[in-house]
Amino acid sequence: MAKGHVRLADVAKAAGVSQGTASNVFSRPDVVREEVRERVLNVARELGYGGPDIKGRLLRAGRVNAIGVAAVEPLAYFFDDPWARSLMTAIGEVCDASGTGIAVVSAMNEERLAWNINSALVDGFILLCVEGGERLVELTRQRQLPFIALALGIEDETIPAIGIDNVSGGAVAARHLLELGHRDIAILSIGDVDGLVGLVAPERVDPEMEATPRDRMHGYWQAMAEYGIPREAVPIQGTLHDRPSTLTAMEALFSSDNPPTAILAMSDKVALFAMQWLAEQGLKVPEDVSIIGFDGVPEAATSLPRLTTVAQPFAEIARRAVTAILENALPEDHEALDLELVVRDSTAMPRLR
Amino acid sequence: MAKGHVRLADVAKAAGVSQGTASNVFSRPDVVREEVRERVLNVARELGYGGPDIKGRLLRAGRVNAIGVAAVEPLAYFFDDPWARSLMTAIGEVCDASGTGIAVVSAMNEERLAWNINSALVDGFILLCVEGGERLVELTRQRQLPFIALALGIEDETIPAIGIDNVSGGAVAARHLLELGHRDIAILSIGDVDGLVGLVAPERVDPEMEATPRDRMHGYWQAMAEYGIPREAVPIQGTLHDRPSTLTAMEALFSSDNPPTAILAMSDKVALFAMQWLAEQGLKVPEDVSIIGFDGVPEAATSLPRLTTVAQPFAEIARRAVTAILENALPEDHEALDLELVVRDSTAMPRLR
DNA sequence: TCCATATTTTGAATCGATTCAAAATACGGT
DNA sequence: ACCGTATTTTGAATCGATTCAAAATATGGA
Repeated sequence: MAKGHVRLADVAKAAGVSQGTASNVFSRPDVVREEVRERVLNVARELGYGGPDIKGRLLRAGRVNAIGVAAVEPLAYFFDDPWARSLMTAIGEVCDASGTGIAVVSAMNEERLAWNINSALVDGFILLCVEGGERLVELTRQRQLPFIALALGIEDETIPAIGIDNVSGGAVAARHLLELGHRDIAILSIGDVDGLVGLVAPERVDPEMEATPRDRMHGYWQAMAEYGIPREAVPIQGTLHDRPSTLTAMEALFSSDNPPTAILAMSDKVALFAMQWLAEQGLKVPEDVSIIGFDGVPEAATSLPRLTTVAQPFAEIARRAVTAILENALPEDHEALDLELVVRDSTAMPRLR
Repeated sequence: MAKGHVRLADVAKAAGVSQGTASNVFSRPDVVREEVRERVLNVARELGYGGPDIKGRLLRAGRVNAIGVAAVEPLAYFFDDPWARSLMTAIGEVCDASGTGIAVVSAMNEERLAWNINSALVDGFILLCVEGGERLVELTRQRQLPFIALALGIEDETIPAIGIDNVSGGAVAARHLLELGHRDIAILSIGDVDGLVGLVAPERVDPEMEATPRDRMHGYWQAMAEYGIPREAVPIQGTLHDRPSTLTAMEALFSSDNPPTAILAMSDKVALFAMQWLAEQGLKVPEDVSIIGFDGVPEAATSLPRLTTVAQPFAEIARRAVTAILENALPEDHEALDLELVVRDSTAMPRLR
């Protein structure tokens, strides 16, 4: 069998029509006379022509009908990380509806990432800026395609972004615990800076923490202040947003003289790890310890007990991001979307001592 | 600001060099004299040229450096379903290593799917044939690109595919339970055929079931036979591979006079749902009921208790699939890869009655 | 200085389609 | 039979780069 090297031009010649007509047979069949259409189609079949090559069409159209989702993470991140998956699922739903494709682009190292971003065949990018966001934005800018940043960790109004109101989200979470009567509350923070592991002093938060955890922290503190609790009274344990550092943090928290009755976790992922640790220690949630997460990933709804959390409006974020890209209508300002408290089974009144 | 409509040709003209030289400046900088290179680069910067447009390059090169992963499912499936995610993670790892991109292509309805497959900018496809596999293969064939089918439900040697040895995998699972001493074993089957929900008679398995569950079933039976247990003695409850039908199946199983002491689940997903149901009923795993899954998804390693399962060699499957596509070296035969029994905490000896 | 060789640069062809103004053909009415 | 309008078809230009043989230029040795 010969190589599949039949071009539209070949078909046109063999069928004795012009290339223009042959093109119409495939892309605008209604415009060509039935008899001719049939003939061309037959010739195409005989020649083994598989329809117009997408690459040629694309070059002409200049549009790919796909959006790229990029992160400074390995590709597996998109299918592994609960937050990323929640977002991808939501993005998938919007794209399904509009017939848009999704390309995931990623890389651990800079060089690869630059190349991947430059060679991705997409009409625009959604950037997951959890880590190395600044660099990611810079790289994407060069590509000169519409892009929109999610979870942007820096404050730069020139970057089109969709954000969430982490401050009031944090406040809502903390207020929930406080209303239940908790006063001994500990915080599990998240970040990728080595220095912020272990016990973190409050004065280090502003200078050292990235925007997302910092804002959540301020939300927590704000609610605490409403109840007259000074920030120094609330221990902060820094995690690297992974299992080992979370377990270490939990150990530190519960080996103290005055272990907390409730935990504010800055992500569901960390909260879920913490719950596993508690279960292993024989501590019951929520009877012994209450815990509230952040993000609202689906795992939080099926854990045992089901995790109370502050949910991001993933669907709305995805909808805005995708339409912004597809219609090239990037938001001018950084509007922050609201989060929603989802009360489930991991929080309750503290046990009487 | 003018639209970013600067072409390589514009830069070339403005810099006073030929288009060929301008092209070399970007794609083979070593071949052009430094002085000239600088000049061209400067002009490019002034004009706001963002480097060679990938679409033009692609048209010439004929290669996209990306593979498509397709399924007859909504896009969200890739980020939701445990099995799909395990595979995607593994595929991601292989692609990361080779600098290949991934495009996920999917659609619920035929028409959309056909269009999506035809317009995906990829060098080849990996097909997740869990559902509607036959149609998916047919559609992909027309695209005339290399493709390889995974989890193919039909026996057709002309379709390049990578399979796993479901029969011996099933036998390994069943043998594990039998060796522990279980004799009252029930099967939770999977499928997307409405008719195979609820209690399924053994004689309906061969004519009605798809290849994957059918093979697993035969594996189960084979091991049963070794222990002198006739297939009629093993109740089969059909599920639709989702939560509701699994819960229904469990209810049916445990409302009988002689509830099973162990369960063979045809997927980890179903096994995990079943475990949730058992927990809700106050039945302890593995003390009251043992359960073994199938697939080896990561969730199975972090559930409580951790799920014993028969694991697919995801990494090996991904490696073979990706290299087959990239090197256009599609396998000639349907070699079936071996599965591995992973004993964890969800299986134990049956309680003495 | 001249020639042979090495290094750069050029220009046109190519990749595979789509598009659109203009030309050709068909159709209907008188 | 003829004309005006409607429908089809044509052919060349275009999308934005890469490629490569040939031409131009530089370098070095005698």
